[in-house]
Amino acid sequence: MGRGKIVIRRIDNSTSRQVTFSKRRNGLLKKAKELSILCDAEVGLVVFSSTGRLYEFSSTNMKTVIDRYTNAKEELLGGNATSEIKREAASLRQQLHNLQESHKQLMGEELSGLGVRDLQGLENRLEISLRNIRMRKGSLIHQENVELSRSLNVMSQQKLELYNKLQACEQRGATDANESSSTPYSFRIIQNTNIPPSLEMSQSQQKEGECNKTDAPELGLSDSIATKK
Amino acid sequence: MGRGKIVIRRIDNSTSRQVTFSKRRNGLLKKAKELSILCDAEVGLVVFSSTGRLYEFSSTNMKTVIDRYTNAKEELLGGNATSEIKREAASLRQQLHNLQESHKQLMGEELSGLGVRDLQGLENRLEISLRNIRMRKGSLIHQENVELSRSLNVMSQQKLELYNKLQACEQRGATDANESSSTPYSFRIIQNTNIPPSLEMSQSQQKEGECNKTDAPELGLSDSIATKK
DNA sequence: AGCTATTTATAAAA
DNA sequence: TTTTTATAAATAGCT
Repeated sequence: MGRGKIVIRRIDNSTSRQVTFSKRRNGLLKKAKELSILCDAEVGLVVFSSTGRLYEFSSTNMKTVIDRYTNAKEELLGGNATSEIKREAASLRQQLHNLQESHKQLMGEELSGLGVRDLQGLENRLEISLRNIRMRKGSLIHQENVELSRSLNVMSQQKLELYNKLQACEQRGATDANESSSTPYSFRIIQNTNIPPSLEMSQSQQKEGECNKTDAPELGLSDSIATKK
Repeated sequence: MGRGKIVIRRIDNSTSRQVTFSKRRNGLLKKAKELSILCDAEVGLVVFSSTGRLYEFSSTNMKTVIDRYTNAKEELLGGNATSEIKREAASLRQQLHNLQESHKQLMGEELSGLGVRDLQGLENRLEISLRNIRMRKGSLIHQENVELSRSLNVMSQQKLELYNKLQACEQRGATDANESSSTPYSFRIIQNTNIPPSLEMSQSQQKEGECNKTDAPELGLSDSIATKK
């Protein structure tokens, strides 16, 4: 229907393809609309141009049309993407439910419905679990103790050095200073602490400081003792 | 394009509406196809007749077209039914994952990453759980014992009656029967069984039978002893 | 379903 | 793009 007859094949000339697309697209949309009105039909039309632009017509609502289409189809073709994910969701719900049930039993709730054998099994599993947890806790606490002991050890060293320097300092300026030597701090506490023998003394190399220049020990827990200075 | 001009409104005459639908539907499908070929466009067309019949054309694959359409749309319109259920699935997956983690911890696995306090909490919860389970198990076992004792008690009564009847029977027909009285069955066993004092003796009323008519006791466990008769 | 007079759609050109 | 215009296609009203 034009100045000349054409064959239906891809139009090579990009410009005339574009023009034809514009004209025929409008025609198609118009005819889709006319069909839906004249014949009381539900029509959905989607067109993507070669450049990716979207044009659409739907007599009612595109979502409605698509839903009706997929419903009509999945009776014939079975699962599409939506029903696939619905199945997955159902499966997940089921798994979650089962796990929740099991979880409640492990927590000692909802025990009705279990026989003596089930309960015994549950008890055994919990006992094993408790053993593991206590073992883990024990090793954690031990490790913590090791760290603490190490810290104390380092501190003890630092204090000893400070004490020695202080004495040296006092002897040098002999006459005026004679009160600070009277308090040996909490030196005894550190001596009494039982330090595990397996400690490697990874001592941070400490630079020699002057007697009046006192670096704060860099360990976190040392605050409560060190800041008394 | 016909013998006369028409206005675009629903055709009242059902027959001509049907005819027009048939003609225009074919025209629309043809034009959709032509557009897709001529202009290298992706086209999806869905038509439901007023009677519910489905006609469709898609240049590639309807699912592809619909997916492309929904993708292009959900950037503008946000959630549709599919993305809704996808969100739900994601949430379910998350819940399931969390519960699995918690479950593993309750089972005493995967304890790394937990501090001493966490472990202590876990231990406490498991101890409570174990207490509940043991309580439940204990009451179940006790209940079972009560049932068993009751059964034994009933049986003991039945045997006593049978024994008495047997003796009466033997005394009546005194001369010829003198062997069956020599074996008092396992009477002693029942006498030794310690029966809980809290038992209500809900005795099933037993009709008097003849000495040669021996009803099988109706309790399940009595088979092994009673059938020895 | 066909037929065909007419209306529409649109190819080519501007 | 849109308009123009000649012409191909589609189709309304009949059979």
